[in-house]
Amino acid sequence: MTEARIRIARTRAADNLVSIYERQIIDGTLAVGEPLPPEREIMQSFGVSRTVVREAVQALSAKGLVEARPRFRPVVRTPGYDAAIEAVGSVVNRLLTVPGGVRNLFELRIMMEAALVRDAALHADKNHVARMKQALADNEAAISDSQRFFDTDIAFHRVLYEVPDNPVLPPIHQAYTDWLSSHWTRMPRDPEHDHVNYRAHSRIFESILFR
Amino acid sequence: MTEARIRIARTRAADNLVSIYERQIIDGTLAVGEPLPPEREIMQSFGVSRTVVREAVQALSAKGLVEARPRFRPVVRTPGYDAAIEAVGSVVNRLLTVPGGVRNLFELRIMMEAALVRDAALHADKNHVARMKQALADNEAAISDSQRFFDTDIAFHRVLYEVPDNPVLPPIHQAYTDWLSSHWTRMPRDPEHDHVNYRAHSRIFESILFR
DNA sequence: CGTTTCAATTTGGTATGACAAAAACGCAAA
DNA sequence: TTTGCGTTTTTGTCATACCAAATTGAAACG
Repeated sequence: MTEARIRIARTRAADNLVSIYERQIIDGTLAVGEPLPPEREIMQSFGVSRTVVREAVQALSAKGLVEARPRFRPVVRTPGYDAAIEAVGSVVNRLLTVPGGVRNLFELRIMMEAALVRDAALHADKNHVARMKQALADNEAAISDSQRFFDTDIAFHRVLYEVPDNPVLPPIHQAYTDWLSSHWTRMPRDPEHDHVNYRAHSRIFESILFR
Repeated sequence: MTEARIRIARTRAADNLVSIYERQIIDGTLAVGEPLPPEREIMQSFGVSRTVVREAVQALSAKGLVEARPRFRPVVRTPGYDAAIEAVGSVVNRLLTVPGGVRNLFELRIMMEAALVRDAALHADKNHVARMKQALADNEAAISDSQRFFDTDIAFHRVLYEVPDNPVLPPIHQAYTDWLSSHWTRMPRDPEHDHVNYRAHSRIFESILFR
């Protein structure tokens, strides 16, 4: 970010292929779910070596535009915000291992969800309120069932992220749960704790309903 | 994401190299800023072909562990939150081109900054207030100087992201400005507009100061 | 003695060809 | 139609070679 503008990236052959296939995927020439052409076919149609083709495919994979399982043909994938989240997965997971890493991300989440609650209090419509009510009921019914409580807990929060009708938010919620869930396991997991959480959810719902 | 090891990814040779160098970078065997060994050296010390070495280096680069400029040796890099932001850059930039993409991200930013203002109102200390005051003064002085107003505008907002003392936030601010700046140019750029923005900043500062 | 210049050497980027193993495919049998 | 098997593709990896750019080190210069 800081230096960055100095990079006079001289022609990297693979980048051409990457940008070409980027365009083809975006404008739909390559349908989602379809595999890319075989490597040898690509190298003939573009007049490059297989080395370059493989490099380009790997780059597309890293960008989340195609999904490349080990021995299979790369498959074109929907470029959504979830793909972006996945692209940072490895970096974030590493950062979560450093001291305070989990806390930092958790605090960010708390701050954001507080903002979401305020937004919901102002803009939530009947439909959202109904779904939140349902999610809350499910959550209450799941108290003392550890796994179900966990799931309904997530579901309740998800509704919060859907209220502003901004397609960026649900993937963020997904990312939070993915990244933090493996670190939640060391939290107390008893019915008492479930009760506390449920009451917190309940208060959130009420404050949205009456404000 | 730890995307389900259900797929028994049959040994991909490059993955070994990647994990080995990952460890070496994390535990400091490879110091930050130092270049990786030459490709031919790596292939000899691990007994693999150069193809595999290059693939591994590209993977490390995609993970943000090394920075690989075209004709230069890959340089070991500190894996920070900014690396994560950079990893998603291309995907996000593509998403910003779809209808409403810029608006979605902009709304997210507004929501988050509103939350930051509330947080600052509660927790900002003398130091933060002083820096914010300074940034505000700079901003005022830059009115009608298009470029400088733009810069001081960003600087003012940056202080907001630094108040909670959460290392995740500044990179997010950086990401917002990187991603959205190219789309701001079509906004009105006259002194009148600067005045409006400055007054908004001023009100933000006051609400933090007196609440 | 420090600086600049320039040629030789390294090193990364790409091309080519080859081969084993796994996947995709087609065809025959149940 | 489904199942099973053999053939053909296709990917993963290796080895080698060549070019151009970067690095290095020595020579020339002030």
